[in-house]
Amino acid sequence: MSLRLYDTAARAVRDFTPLRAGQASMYVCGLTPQGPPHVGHVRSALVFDVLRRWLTAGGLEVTYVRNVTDIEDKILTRAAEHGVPWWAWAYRYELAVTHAYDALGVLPPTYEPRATGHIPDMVALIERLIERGHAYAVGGDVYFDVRSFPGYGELTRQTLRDLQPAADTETDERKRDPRDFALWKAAKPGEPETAAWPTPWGRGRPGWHIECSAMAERYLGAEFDVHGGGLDLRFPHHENERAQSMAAGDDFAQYWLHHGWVTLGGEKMSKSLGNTAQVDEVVKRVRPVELRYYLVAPHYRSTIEFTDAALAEAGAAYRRLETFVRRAAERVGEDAGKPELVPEFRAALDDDLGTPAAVAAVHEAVRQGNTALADGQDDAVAAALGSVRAMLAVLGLDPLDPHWSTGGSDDRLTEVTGGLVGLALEQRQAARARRDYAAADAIRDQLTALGVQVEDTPNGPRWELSR
RNA sequence: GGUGGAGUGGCCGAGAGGCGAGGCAACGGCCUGCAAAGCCGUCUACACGGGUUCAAAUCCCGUCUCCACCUCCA
Repeated sequence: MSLRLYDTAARAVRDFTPLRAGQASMYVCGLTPQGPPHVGHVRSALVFDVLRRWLTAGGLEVTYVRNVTDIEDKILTRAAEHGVPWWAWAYRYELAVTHAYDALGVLPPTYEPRATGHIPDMVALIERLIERGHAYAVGGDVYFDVRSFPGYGELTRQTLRDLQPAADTETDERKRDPRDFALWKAAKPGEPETAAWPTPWGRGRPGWHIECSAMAERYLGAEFDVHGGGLDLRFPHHENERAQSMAAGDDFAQYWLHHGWVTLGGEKMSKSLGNTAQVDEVVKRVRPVELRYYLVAPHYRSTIEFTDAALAEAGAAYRRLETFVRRAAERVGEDAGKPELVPEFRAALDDDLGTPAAVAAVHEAVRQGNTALADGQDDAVAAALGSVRAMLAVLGLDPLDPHWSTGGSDDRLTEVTGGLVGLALEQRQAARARRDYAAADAIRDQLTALGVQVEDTPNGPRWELSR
């Protein structure tokens, strides 16, 4: 496989060569669960889900770690506002996020560690940084000394001189340099007892970036292949993570991947702007698989403007693929054909995960399949079906994947319904046979009104529930 | 102030010196009793002004507009 990925640190597309042959390791910054997830949040998970699937399809054994930062200022603030324990607040939304991911077919990572479960790892890492002269404790806080690490700013091409000072604490006068950031924050009066842990510097809680450095090292080691997240995480989060880990002696990430925004009204979707589209709301209007297509089809580094029209178009485009798969499967069987990825599809994904061209390749295969279907060439239908399903599976969009089945329906009820529709269609065929088209159309109209879509194919009528 | 990204046909959305991505919509045709689905075709675009080149959406210079990060952020 000749995968190439755009590396933020190099500002260029680079050949992807894993550190360990046959394996790949990924660390992705997951969410800080402080509210219900919106469409932008799930794009992140989706982007890396596709990368993970593609690495796996390429024969690599992927270890994929995506964290949950379940202790953080905003969680404490919002939980307090609502009179709920912070840990209950974080967990509530962690569950909501997991539910949203699952609805969109995001495969679970290899492991999903929580920050609160890794306090000793963070403390150990901070001690290492102090020993090496890259961090200092002041009155219960511990800061990273940015001037002690020459590589600071390399990831995002920032020069210390031009940076505005970090404002992660109000105690700037304690810092050696205003750009120094907190590794550990001393417990303050009024903060919940449950939000503080004992350390050599006193009770307190972690700064924002240390958890990722600690958890990445614990599960992936001192060096790993890919580190991913949203564009906004480049600075300060990833810059700081990198500084901490490298100053502590780790090689850390080999490739830094950052994905673009979902915008609404031209601006980044965000809670503070109030321009969010919550996943649970959107999924009431379109099927989750259609939302997935919408988010996966554009290139991961592009901005996507979220509009109802664009979402509807994505749904229509997906239904074209889906219709072929269903019709072909009815004709030649679900598992007919070989799961072959067409070369254009491979080349597209190898080129920095070029899903747009990959999706175009799927559409082309569907076009050929539809022609075969119309011509009654079952071998060609089977070949197209196998290929299309395999490609869609890489994108997590195979319509026949059990994940997307509506579920919860009564099998017996389904059976009876199928029989009844079949009965109606027999009546219609009989009417058509005697050229009584008024009667035939009346039956079709009644079925349509009930939500049953009827279409005549060279192999007789077929039906499905309208969407 | 520093750093980075974007402006593409009716719409979404790729591409990044020369062979018209793909989809949606519309229109025409084929198929159909009529539809539906499908197939074929039509609609030749790259913010603006200069420049380089045989050739520029793609490279260079300038201008405008928008977005993002430097504060929590996917």
